[in-house]
Amino acid sequence: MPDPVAPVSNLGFAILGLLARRESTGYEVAQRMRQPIGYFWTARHSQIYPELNRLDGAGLVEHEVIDGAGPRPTKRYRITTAGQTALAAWVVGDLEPQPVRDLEVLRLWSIWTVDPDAADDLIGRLEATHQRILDRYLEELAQITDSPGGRDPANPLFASRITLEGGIRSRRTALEWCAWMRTELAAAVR
Amino acid sequence: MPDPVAPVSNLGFAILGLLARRESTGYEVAQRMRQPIGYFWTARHSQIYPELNRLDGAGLVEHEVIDGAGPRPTKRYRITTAGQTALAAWVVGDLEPQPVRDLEVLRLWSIWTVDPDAADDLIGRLEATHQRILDRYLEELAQITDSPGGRDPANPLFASRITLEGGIRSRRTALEWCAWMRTELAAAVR
DNA sequence: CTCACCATGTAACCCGTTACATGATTGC
DNA sequence: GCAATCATGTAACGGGTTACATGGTGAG
Repeated sequence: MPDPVAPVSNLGFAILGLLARRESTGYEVAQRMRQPIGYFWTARHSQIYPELNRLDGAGLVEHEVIDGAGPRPTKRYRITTAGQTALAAWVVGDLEPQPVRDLEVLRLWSIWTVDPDAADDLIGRLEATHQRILDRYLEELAQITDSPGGRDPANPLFASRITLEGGIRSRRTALEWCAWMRTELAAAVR
Repeated sequence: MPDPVAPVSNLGFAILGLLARRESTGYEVAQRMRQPIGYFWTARHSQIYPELNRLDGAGLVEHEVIDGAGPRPTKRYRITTAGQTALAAWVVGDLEPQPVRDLEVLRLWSIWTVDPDAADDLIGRLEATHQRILDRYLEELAQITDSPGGRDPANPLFASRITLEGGIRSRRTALEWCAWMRTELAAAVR
């Protein structure tokens, strides 16, 4: 029987969430995780393959060997009932507040050491990257809102929709904040 | 002479930013970094002491041994001119977009696997933690806005003020998003 | 007497990125 | 022929957390 005290990492729950939506080969899991799933999580294949093996050993996923192109056997993974239970328990489990770590803000915290022109330029570049990401989110949301499942809380599209909405709101807020910072800089230069 | 190609880590720039504001012992740096500096970066002493030694070796900080209570010599660190130059160059340097990684959103992405009551409860707990952090930010901002340096872009308080403002805006947005998610859940249950 | 604080350091471990490794098939 | 895609894995390394280690001073 599988190890009952096997601790599952956050990456493990990310993968379980992915397989709960639809079964996949390890390769497909890696493809789906290259672009942020839930718009807030990424991983590479070098992390995913070992984690899939751990989840398999813990009985949270199971696999079936299928025909494939690789030199090693191709495996199709599926979440087990135990995996679904563990995932649901984690979702509603205790939240300890995670330490925030944001490189952009760390830079801004030392922005007083550069002259206002360079500061304004930096904030302009920040704005541009936020805008690009916002545009991408808006496109993705447009595709989801068309389908009816997005209104049903038991449908994965519902969760995709609300996390995407969170991303959109936070990027919009970041853009407003950038504009505000520029006026603060300009007000002082005068 | 110091190694000219020594790469400085993000932690290194966080420490330089701290020492650019005021000189400190390693212990004091660790104290100041326990609560997020710039409201978006933390570190422990076990990371800080080795990094201070690296910065010292690279000539970006210098130290003076002073009287102190520890079993080893107590050192007071100060940023050097080279350190100030390196810090300012990093602030305005290229930004590669950092991959987002948010545990809260990763959970929400799998919220469709639990029943709406548990989902509502989870979001309620999210709201509470955001609210607590927002309250703390607002208190800190109240202390800064009183002092006049906050209006001068060359004053460290200016940078503290704008990063704090960013934190406040993002927490307020998160709270609005939580409230919105609850209405979306309620709309579907009906 | 014990606890908290000052003060600096090291070691083990986890998580993530980059790079190395293998090998078949399909399109240019 | 060469690159891209499918397909799975390992190894080296960097950053971060937790825990171990040392020892003096002052407060309760």
